[in-house]
Amino acid sequence: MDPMIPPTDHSRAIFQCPLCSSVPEEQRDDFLEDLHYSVRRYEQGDVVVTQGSRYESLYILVKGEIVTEMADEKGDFMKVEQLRAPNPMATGFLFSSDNRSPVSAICSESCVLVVIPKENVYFLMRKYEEFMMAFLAYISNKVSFLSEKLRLVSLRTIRAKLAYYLLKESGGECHFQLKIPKEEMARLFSVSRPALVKVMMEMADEGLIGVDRREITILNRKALQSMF
Amino acid sequence: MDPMIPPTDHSRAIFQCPLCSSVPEEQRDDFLEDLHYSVRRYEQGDVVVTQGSRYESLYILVKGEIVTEMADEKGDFMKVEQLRAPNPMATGFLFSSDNRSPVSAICSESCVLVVIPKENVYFLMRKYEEFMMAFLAYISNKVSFLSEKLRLVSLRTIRAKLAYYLLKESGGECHFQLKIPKEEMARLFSVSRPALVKVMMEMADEGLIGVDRREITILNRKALQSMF
DNA sequence: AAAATAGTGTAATAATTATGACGTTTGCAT
DNA sequence: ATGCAAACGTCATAATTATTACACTATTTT
Repeated sequence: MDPMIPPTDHSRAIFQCPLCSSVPEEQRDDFLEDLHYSVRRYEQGDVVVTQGSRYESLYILVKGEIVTEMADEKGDFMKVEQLRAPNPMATGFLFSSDNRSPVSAICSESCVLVVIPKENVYFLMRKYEEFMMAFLAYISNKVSFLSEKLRLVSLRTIRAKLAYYLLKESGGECHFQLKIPKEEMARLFSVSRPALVKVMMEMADEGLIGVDRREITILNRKALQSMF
Repeated sequence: MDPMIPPTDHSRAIFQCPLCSSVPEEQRDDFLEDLHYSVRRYEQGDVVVTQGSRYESLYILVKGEIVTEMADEKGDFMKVEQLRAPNPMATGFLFSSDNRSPVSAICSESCVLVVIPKENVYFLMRKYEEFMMAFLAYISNKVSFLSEKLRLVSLRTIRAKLAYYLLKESGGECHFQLKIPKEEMARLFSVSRPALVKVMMEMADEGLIGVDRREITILNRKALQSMF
């Protein structure tokens, strides 16, 4: 449908993604010469990666949006994650020992992906230090993020989760705004919204926090800290 | 106390750790020459890394055992992880944007650590491809592990967690052994042991599974699959 | 201005889970 | 064989949370 797009269009586009944006301007021409890649186009609903298949390449989403879903075998899907261009896909799994994808990736609109073979990624990392460092930082950040979230979800009671979350969101301030609605908070905690609100109001009654919709005031930091 | 230990003793020891074991025999001498490191000894109870401080080096535990703990500010500690030699420490955080340690690391016996500055790690990774690949695999595996665990913990009911876990552990077989005691399973799920056992026995009563201590038989795979 | 909508707080009831205790079995060390 | 410790299965009770409603506000749409 678009037979004559010059390749540079999309190869240049990869420098907008967090992984490659680190490559200095003056090295980018060399980088592109060393880069082995193919460009793939998908339409809405197309499946980019199937659950259980192996990743042998780095996928960089340069245009469009992709959602990753986990199928339970009775035909229902659970949405896992949403990904907008420009961003790399599933970097966490490319290099893991069992590099089968635990999710399916499906385009929610028309997408363009740049696909780079694993071997070429190794090569690029060794030659371009900034690329390697960005890659490491990217994966490491994912580890941090997951660890954080895991700690939150692992806390046993809603009280503990809430105390932990509020202290974290407060950033040391005693007054701040919640960034997400209660509904979403409840999902983040893996609990029901009414239960979450109830606990929140209990804590307000006890004088630990002040609550007015999204406005939160930390009234007793120590007590919150002793809660998890 | 041990003033004359030849340096090779501990630098050689690092090749036992999963990160460095990948370096081929014939490159190890070169590798050691390129390696900049210091050796640190700690006694039981010594704090190797303090919560909140920054990681600027790779720590490889070559002897002893370390536990990582999270302090809540009322003085209680929560054990996060246990680490035995030979193993690298907290590789996930070394390269992350905010590389402050979320935990404290404390020796539970006398320990020896090899400490390698971040810059030197970058250098080694670029020069020794196998080292880089091992490092990437190591972090990636951590991502996989955390993702898995997060999915497990995020399931709302014990039934769902148990169904998910059993199907995963079964590896497709209909008869298998649990690798860990129920106590540990309960901790993994973030639930109490009696509650876990109760649900397990309910599922047995319903004819979904067979349970005899650690011996598990999957009797109705479909029903389990429809549970999460 | 009226109506839809998203976000919020509340309550009663049912279901799930934690707690703390108890007796039993198993494997291991003596 | 004996004793011990770990792991197991069970139970009653208390606490926590889910579910399913309903009412209220602010914002946006019509």
